[in-house]
Amino acid sequence: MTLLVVDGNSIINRAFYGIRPLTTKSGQPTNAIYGFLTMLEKIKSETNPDRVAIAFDLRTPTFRHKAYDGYKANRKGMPEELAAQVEPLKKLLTLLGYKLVTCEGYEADDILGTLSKAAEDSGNFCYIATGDRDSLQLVSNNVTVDLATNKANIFYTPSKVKEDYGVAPDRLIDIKAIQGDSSDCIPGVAGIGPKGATELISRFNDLDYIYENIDTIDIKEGMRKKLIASKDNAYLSRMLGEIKRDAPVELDLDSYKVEPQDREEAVRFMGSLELYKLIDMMKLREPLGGSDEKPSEKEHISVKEINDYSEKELYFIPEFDGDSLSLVIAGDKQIYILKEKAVIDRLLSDKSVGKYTFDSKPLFAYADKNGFEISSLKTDLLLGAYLLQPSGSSYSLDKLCVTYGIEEPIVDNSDKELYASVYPMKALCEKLLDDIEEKGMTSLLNDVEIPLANVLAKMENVGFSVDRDGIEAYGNALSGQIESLESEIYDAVGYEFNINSPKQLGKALFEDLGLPAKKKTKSGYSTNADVLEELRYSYPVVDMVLSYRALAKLKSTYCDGLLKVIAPDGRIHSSFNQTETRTGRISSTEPNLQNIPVRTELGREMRKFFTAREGYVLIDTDYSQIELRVLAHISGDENMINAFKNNDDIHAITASQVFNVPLELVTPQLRSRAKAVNFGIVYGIGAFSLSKDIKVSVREASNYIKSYLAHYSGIDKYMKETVETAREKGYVVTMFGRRRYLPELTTGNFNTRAFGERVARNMPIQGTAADIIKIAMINVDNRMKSEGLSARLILQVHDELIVEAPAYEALRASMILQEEMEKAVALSVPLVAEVGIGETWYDAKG
DNA sequence: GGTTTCACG
DNA sequence: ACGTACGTGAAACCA
Repeated sequence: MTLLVVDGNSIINRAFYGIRPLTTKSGQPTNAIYGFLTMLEKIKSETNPDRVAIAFDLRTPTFRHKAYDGYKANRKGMPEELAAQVEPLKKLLTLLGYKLVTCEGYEADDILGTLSKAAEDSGNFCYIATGDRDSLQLVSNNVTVDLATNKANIFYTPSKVKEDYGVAPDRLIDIKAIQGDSSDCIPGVAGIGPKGATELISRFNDLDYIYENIDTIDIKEGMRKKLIASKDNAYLSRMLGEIKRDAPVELDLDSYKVEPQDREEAVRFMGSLELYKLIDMMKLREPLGGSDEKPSEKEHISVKEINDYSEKELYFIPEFDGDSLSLVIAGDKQIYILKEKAVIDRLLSDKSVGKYTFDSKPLFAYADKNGFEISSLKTDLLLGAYLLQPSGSSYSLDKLCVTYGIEEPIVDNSDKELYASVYPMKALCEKLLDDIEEKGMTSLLNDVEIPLANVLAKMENVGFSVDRDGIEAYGNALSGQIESLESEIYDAVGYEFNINSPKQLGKALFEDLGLPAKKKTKSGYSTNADVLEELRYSYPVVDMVLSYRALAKLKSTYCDGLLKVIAPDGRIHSSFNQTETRTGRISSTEPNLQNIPVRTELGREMRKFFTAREGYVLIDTDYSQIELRVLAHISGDENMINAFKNNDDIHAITASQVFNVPLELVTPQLRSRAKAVNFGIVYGIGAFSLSKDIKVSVREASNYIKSYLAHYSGIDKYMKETVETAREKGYVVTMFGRRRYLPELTTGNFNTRAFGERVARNMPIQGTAADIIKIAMINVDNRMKSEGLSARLILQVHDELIVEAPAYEALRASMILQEEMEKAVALSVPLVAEVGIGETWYDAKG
């Protein structure tokens, strides 16, 4: 028989500090729970125990409570975020059938000692899972400690202990008696550390022998004096360090059998903690194996292929195999598979058939490629799930079923797990749409996100034409310059190294060349542009490195990167992700076309290779100051509203007000500082960062902010109210009701909370701007179609839209684009869009 | 897989 | 006393 004893307190600590913070949307921290269970699963798979005991200290001190036990008085308590996870974890472990062991007057350590002894005494085998090296003293031929470290788990057997510590396991307490342990308040012998202690014990074996022969043993006089002086402490330390093995806990190992799990309740509870990944990992949703389990009460359904479908409501997901599409349909007591293309196309375009799906964009793309439109798409659960939880990492029907407590059936004749979660789609739609309605996001879903999915699908299909030869030639030119910079840098440093390695570069610059290092990162010197910029004029080599970096970035990310993704049609088809950002923006991947260089002339050249096809032009329209205009509107600040109404230069006006100079005396420098303040305000600003950005003292920056908020008192008021409301409700909203939850605001960590507050100030602004351009995109797309133009939207870059149009449509298309962008919504300030037309992106912009 | 850096709005 | 502006994605290095 094999017993596994888990040191609950130690493992939950490891889990807490080893896993990045996670919380539910309501702010309950869960990282330690998640980490604990994944570690437990791993340990179980490595040790294969048939009895499991999980030991906990009886009390869990937090920072707020006074430490509870004399000799551990200065041991730090648990942070609140961890303490809040202990009870939920215990409950979950109980639901999973584990026996928890605590004992008045004894610590978890002592329970490990006691149970391992019980196993040993009855001739059984015991594993101890802990992160605490103190337990190594318990190791014997029948007791192995599975030590969880930051890297791997180490199994300590007697020979492994000997190898690492040079003594047998039961001698470790004697070493500790001399060495002490400040974190446990064990004094040890003053002046002797780990090295001395280990040497003494490996030579003389134990503390008693040393003190019995203290006058005669062959050691240095200094050491003899120290030992004599601390004799009492040494014995006290041995007593404190020795783990007790006589705690009054249940010693009958049979009582540590793992009980049957209450899976349903465990899944529900884990669902409420939003630990969906764990539910899958622990296979809690799969049918139970073994004959002694009670038969599942889940519904059984089967999968059937059909050739036609006549209902008027279609709950389904699309399955793509290359270009061919089949539908997986939730039917009555059945899952249907429909593969007939003609039938599918007819159903999708039939206005009288209401369609409910999960992830509509590929469906819209399919319809676009096949020359028809999807009609009556009633909902998209993916987009709904995103609106309800924009901070989620991924979305699936499976998770939605857990969220809404919907039972998935057992699917008999299929190997696809997915089908089980398609089956309850109708119930899911009802619950999710109610939820959306209750939260005021129905219009956002139906009138913005779903129609936008169609627009994005078409943009992906059209793609952006590029000049492959141009990119290649540009890349070759860069290569030449990169090579010569490389050798100049090697000459300056004195040897060859990998300039792309921050580690090697840091060593070269700050150690071997002795340049003054400014910042540090976790792993060494920071070599980022901020740091190097300050050194570039004093040290030519730094200037070369900066140039090298700029060129290397252009070559690898943009030249090589883009060449890899040019499709056979000579165009680049980026993917636009609609459920990625926490603010409501869309993102672009494979490749990212939203970060093509523009700020430096060299980088901007890249845009000359983004072209319109033969006979076409590009129309590039971008919103002027959309975020500040949104801020003016939602804050209602009269001063800023008037500035925009007068069509003033907002940064100059701001400069004049903040720096208290007449408008005509605002210098370019003052204007640029005011611009930075305007940006900073939108981001949630801090004096320190502003001062760094515009290179003034922190005091000065702080004065600018004060003056700004005094002149734009409406903004000041709005910012304060937004944070306050966010704290009360737990989320912030955009003008159109899009939400972002902010569990950060309720945490005890200062930095985390400060971050939450900045986000609370920023998200309604960034998010409203995102909503606005989404509306504009839908309207532009509709207008192009209704007016019979061939012009097509091909790209969105947050405040900028790009249309490819036949040259003869250029004027009309650009009018439509500008008009739809400017009138997408009516604010208390005008929205202004600026238009450019050209044959390349470079020419069309500005 | 995490870290660092840097491209964009 | 603390660390320092919001939102993204890709490439390269390194353990």
